[in-house]
Order: sequence, then C-alpha cells, then structure tokens
Amino acid sequence: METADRCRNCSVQSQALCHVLDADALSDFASAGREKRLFRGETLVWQGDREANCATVTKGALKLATLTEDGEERIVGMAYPGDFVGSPFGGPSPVQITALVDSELCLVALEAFRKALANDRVLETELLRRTLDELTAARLDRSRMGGAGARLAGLILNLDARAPVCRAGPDYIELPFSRAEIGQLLDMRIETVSREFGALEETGAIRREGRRGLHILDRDRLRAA
Amino acid sequence: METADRCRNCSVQSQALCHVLDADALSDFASAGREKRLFRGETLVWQGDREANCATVTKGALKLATLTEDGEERIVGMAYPGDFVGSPFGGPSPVQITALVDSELCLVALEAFRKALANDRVLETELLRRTLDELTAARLDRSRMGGAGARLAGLILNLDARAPVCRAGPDYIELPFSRAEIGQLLDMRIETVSREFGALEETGAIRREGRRGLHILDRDRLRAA
DNA sequence: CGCTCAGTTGAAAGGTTTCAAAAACCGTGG
DNA sequence: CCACGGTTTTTGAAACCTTTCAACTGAGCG
Repeated sequence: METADRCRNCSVQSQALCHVLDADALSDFASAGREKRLFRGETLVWQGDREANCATVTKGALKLATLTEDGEERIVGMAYPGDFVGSPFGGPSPVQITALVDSELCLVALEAFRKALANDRVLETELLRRTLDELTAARLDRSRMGGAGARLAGLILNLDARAPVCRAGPDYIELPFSRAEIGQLLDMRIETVSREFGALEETGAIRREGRRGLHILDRDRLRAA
Repeated sequence: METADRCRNCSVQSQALCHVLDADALSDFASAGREKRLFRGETLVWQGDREANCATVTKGALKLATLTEDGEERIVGMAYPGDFVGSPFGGPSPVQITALVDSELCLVALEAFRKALANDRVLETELLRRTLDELTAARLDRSRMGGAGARLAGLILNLDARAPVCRAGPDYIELPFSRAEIGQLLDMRIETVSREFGALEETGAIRREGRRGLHILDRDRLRAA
C-alpha cells in the first residue's frame, strides 16, 4: 500500500507528531496526507491565508515570518524536520511559512487534520504537549538576547545542535540563511551580521568558507560569547 | 455548596479555561481547586520547581520570568485575570511566576488538573486552543520590536487594552510594574525607561502622576510611536 | 569581459548603556 | 503633622554599540 510505505520509510517517523498514532489510525491519517516538495524561497502559507493546510516537515528548513507594516519581513520562528507547522483550528494565518532551503513536507488537508484530531485523543494530547514546549522555547528565546555577537553565536550553536539539514560534517555546517535572513531573525542589519561573523572568526570560534559554509572550531568559545 | 458558589461568583467565569466545562464537570473540577491570594512580590512557582500546581488568575497581574546565569531576571510573559498559568505536564518549570500586584488565583493541584484534562476532552481542546494562541502572541511579540520608545508605547497600549487591574479610570492606569520590571520586560535599562517616559510626556501622549500613575492623553500618538 | 548581486569594509551619526549624582517618593517614628 | 532615612526615579555626560550611508570586493553568468 502506497501510503503505508510512505510512513514506513518516513525519515522523521520517530519524531513527528504522528508517531503517537497506532497502525490503523496512522494508515487513515496517511491517506489524508501527501508529499509536497518546496524549493528554496517557495512559500507554503502566506500571512493571512485562511484555512491553510497543516504539515509535518520531513526535510529541509522553513522560516515562520511576519510582515511589518512597512513590508519588511521579520522571522519569528523556524521549523526543522519532525516539526509540525500550521494552524489546526484555522483562521487567518498569523505568519507565513517559507522554505529556506529545498524542503519536503507531509501535507495534511486542514479538514482531515481536524477530523484526525477529533478522532484520536492521543494526537491532540501530543499536539498540546508540543505546543506547550514550543511556547516555552519561544519565551526562552526572548530571554536569550544579549549583544549582536551573543545572538549570532546562539544561532550558530542552535543550528549545530538541532538542524540536521545544515550538518555537512562533524564540525561543518551549511547555513540555511542569507545574511539578510539572519538579520531578520536576530534583529540586526546585514552589515552587523557580517561584522559579527568577522569577530567570531577573529576569536577562533569559527571559520567561514564561502558564503554559507561554517567550520565550528571552538564551541566553548561560542557559548562564552 | 461552597465550591459551586465559588465558581458561580467567579469574576472570570466567562473567560477562564474552565468555562468550557458543563455543570457536573465544573463541580468536580472546582472541588479540586482552591482560592489563593498572592501579595505583591510573592512567587507562586519558582524556576525549576517540579510538579508545580496550575492556576487560573482571577485578579491582579503576574509576571513569568526566567533567571539569567548572572542572576538577573528577565520577564518573558504576563498573566492577567482569565489566564491560565503552569505546566500541566509537569517537569521543572521553565519560568517563575510572581505577583506584580496583589493578586488572586484559583489553584488546582497538578494531579487533579491532569486527571480533569484526561476526563474532559473539551478541557484539553480548549487548553490546546489557548496555548496555540499564546504561542502566536509570543512570536508576534518578537516582531513588535522597534526602538525603546516604541516598545514602551506598545506596553502602555497593551496595559490600556487588556489589563483590567490597572484601569483606575477611562484614561488613567496604574502601572503594575516598577521601572526595573519594565526594563526587564522591554529589554532596556531603568534610566532609558525613565527617559522614554519623559519623551512620551513631551509629545503629549501621556502624563505621569506619581511613580505608577499614568494618564493616557492621546492613544493615536502612542500608536504612532 | 562586464554585469549583477551578495557580502564585506569603512566612517560618521544615532541611540542605548554606563556611571555618577540629584531629586522625588514612601513608610516610619517622633 | 512633619521630619527622617532608605529606596526608587530622574537627570546629566561620556563611553559603547549598532545603524546608516557609501564604497569596495568577489563570485556567478550571459
């Protein structure tokens, strides 16, 4: 069966929201979902979209962003493989969701997802648990706000720890961001991003390679920053 | 019956999490809860507390804060009447919860709350809905970060709109914060807070009265800042 | 080769923090 | 009721960091 295969071969089956479902429920759930590929820069959900579909990220990295009134974009969150994105209860989407690098998703129609949520108590409980965790993570993020260098070092450590897409070696990561996107995420201008990269390189914490390559030379020094 | 009375007279009965419960379930739930009074500065939950109790705020204003490694406090969220606080799934509390002004809560033992959550599907669904809303609010907060003046104006408008405790007249509010707490919340030093209050007063947007009194003279001007 | 675009670098302007000190406020006791 | 002492808030000036504006470098591409 095709859908069952899709789940059996799923690269995030042990981390995704749906891992709490038993075989039968999973099969129902899977038949409501479909794979979707997003190219770098493609947008899954626009800010304000009503009744947008939900999805589990299976590969890549997505940004959640809001538009300021003057049209600037502000990145307010990230989604990596295993993460769930979307507004299960519908309503206009508060953020837009865009692929930072070529990505893959397991897309579920909103109506089907809502039905699954109603049928499977465990699914709802798991979503609640994850949402609570994300809420505390989002709040803790606020507290982790020192100077520009500290924020950049924090981002690098974060990618190092939890972004499988970026890992291209034990001490080498490929940034999924442009300088502009790092600025939108960390609230600084691209010039400052560039200078702070330079400063971290000076200290010997990292070494840049090309535009997006990053050798991590000294994690302790990053943590100290 | 005492507990039923408590709910019937509850000042936040229409906004609280428990408003989704039917009469029977509410009566069970109420018998597991009890009133608790917190004086200004008292802490309900410390950062790291395990298995701390949950509560609904019925009166006052609480801060959710984390401690930085150098012992400084950083306010990462607020809770006003009708809001639910605590970690229903237990584990060490990521934040500490402290009364900013004399407050009242409807406290529910963690075990009882978890049981209610398991029994009453609607309770869980409502908690999920609220948590999702809080998550997007926390994320949007990040995007609302201009200069110091803009952040302070935003806080004032926020209190004006959603903090009943503070309202002491149609255009007069009583700040629940000290200057230091405003600094912890908005990420600026107390001197900057003071100067920005001065700047807003210069423009005629507000007028200060004593340490914590605030006349709101021109909401449009606040919004413009 | 010359174009464009992302990234880097430099110098000046702007805003926030820091350190220091004065002023206003509050509870207490005379 | 007023004076007192401690605390919070305000104000001032200099140091610091980030932004802004501008120019330059380098990689990719027709």
